[in-house]
Amino acid sequence: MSVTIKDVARAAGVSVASVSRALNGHENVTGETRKRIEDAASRLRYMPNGAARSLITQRTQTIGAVLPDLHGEFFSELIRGMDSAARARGLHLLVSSSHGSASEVGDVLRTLRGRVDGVLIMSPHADADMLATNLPAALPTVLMNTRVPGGKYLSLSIDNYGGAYTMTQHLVRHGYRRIAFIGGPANNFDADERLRGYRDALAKLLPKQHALVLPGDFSEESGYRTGLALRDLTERPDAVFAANDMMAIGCLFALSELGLKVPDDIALAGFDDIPIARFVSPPLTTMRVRIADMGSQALQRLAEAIDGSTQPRLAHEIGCSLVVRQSSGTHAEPHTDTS
Amino acid sequence: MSVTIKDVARAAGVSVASVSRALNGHENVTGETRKRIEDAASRLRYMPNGAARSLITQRTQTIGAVLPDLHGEFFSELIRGMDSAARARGLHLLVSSSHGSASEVGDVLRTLRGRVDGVLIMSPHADADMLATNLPAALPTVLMNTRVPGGKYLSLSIDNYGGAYTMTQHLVRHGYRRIAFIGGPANNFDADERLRGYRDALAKLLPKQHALVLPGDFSEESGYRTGLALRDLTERPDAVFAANDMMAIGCLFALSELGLKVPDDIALAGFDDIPIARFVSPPLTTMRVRIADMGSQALQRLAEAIDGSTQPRLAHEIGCSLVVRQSSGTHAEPHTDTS
DNA sequence: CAGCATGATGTAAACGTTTACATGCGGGCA
DNA sequence: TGCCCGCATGTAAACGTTTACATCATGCTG
Repeated sequence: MSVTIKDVARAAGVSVASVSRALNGHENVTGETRKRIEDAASRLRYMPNGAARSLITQRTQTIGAVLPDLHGEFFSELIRGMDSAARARGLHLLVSSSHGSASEVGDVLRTLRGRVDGVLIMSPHADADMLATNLPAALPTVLMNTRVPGGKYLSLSIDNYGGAYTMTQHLVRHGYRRIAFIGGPANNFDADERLRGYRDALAKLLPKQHALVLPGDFSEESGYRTGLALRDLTERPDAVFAANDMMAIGCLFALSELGLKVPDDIALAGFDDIPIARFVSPPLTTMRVRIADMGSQALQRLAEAIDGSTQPRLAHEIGCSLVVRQSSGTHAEPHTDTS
Repeated sequence: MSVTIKDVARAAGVSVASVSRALNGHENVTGETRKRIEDAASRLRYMPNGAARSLITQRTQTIGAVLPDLHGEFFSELIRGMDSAARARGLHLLVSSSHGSASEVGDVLRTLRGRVDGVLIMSPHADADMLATNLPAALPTVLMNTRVPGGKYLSLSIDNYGGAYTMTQHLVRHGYRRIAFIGGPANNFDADERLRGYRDALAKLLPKQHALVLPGDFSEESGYRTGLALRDLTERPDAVFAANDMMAIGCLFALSELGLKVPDDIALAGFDDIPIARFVSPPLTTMRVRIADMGSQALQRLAEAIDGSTQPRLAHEIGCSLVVRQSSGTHAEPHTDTS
């Protein structure tokens, strides 16, 4: 077994209590003793056992992150944001991803009991019931991009609504009138909010035009199919706003197969600003979402909730910024931040 | 405080020992008692406290993953692979990323003491000294894409050498003769191995040609600069093999600015098969690396080392597959796997 | 019917910390 | 000089488990 606090105490010729006090920076220990203890500790390469400490302090210094089946940049950025905020506070990050159903999330939540001081949850499948039954009563929780009615939990979301509103407004301002929207999967929080932003902007800015919502599921494939289907519409839209970049890119390929020029024949916009967006041709106009910010802010709010230091606002949103590229045919203008 | 084993014992009218035995599936408990205990446990929503259990069993059921500052798909896939393998074995994953120096890695390694049963380390900065001083003596460890001489640690790498060899071979077979290589950052394991593969293949297959290694650091920007610099070469290469896709893409943009057609004037190949690779024009020929595989295999080997079940081979490599697209001007052929 | 083996259950120690409380020492004040 | 106060240090309990060992009942054997 490795070196424990007792070994250090013996080496320094003091009691374990003094070692604990000295190493945790308590005041009531003389400089001389403290030094002897610190010397002994570093000589023996002593590191306190986390489990033992957690057991008595009821703190694990660990945050659990329960995430859905995420890919690419989104996932990376999210973890990067959470990790940097965690490290800044001396917290560890326990990651559990790829959850496809509410019951899987529930399982994980239960196994987290006693291992974490709080959890960050992102899940399209989360619902109030599942959380109530599987979340240890007093465990601080922050929901990310996850809608659970009842206002019981702290939450943090991308400003999907504002972003979609801004994008629609941008297209309207540049003269587009028949703006179609390619939606996301059913019951998806992001997708629903983006659709709502599109609808509201349209209703407000072009009350005469009715919304044109085309089917999609966030996949490139679905964007492609929908793009091809544009051929058969009697009145073709002059702009297409896809609920995410992958669909916009799929749509772009479809349009080029149909011989339609973007943006001359039809403008195109996406949402997310994935790295590929600037590499397609023409480069894609889109909304940039600061995912790492969401991760780090979520962690920060969770940490505050754990400390009980401040009573943070229940819900908060992370702004997006409009990134204008050539696919929308609108001349360059500075990025616009929402929220 | 939440419900403990004592509460369950009281509710079921038995001792804590019986509860522990029943819930851990030991044999010596009658069906009747077991049932009573299980009922009480689920009625009270009892979940054992991980810290307490770890303290006594000396097992945390947790794996630490110490990673460098990673981005995009690579990072996502790696974690995905580790996470799925971990979950399959009932293990948790403690992630700590974005380490920029050996001392940072050392710090993290020390704070992991008593929190994990083993660690997965990927770090360009890792060296034998740092590991020796910061790694608790008997902590099972698997190194990923990290070269530490001495053969003390289990390790797992992408077959960078084989992949680069294969790619070079592919270009040679299709008639290219002056094949330049854009290198990666200094002291980078992946970059060095890829360079070595390129050199060896060239020496073997085209002994008359000498290698032409151009500077790069894995960034798109550096690929772009190097691409522009091709203009000034007296004898222009007929193919460029970049040590990663981002540089290949940067180079592609530079070439198009120079008015050079890919692949007609000059062929281009990359390494990694990042998602963008198929979206640039022309789509990029590259080596696909199965990163998720590396993550899950690393975790699996670590788990075996922890169990002591098998004595796994010290080093192992994950193969790559050649993905031929239009940028190399070579007609389509089936994917070729290395290793 | 007595004694013993077997197997279920209980008791208590142990894991490595932190911390409330006890102890004892030195110095300041009367 | 004697007392008390404050402060450094030590002692031991507590955290929630697992598990070696003790105990006890039961049924079988001789």
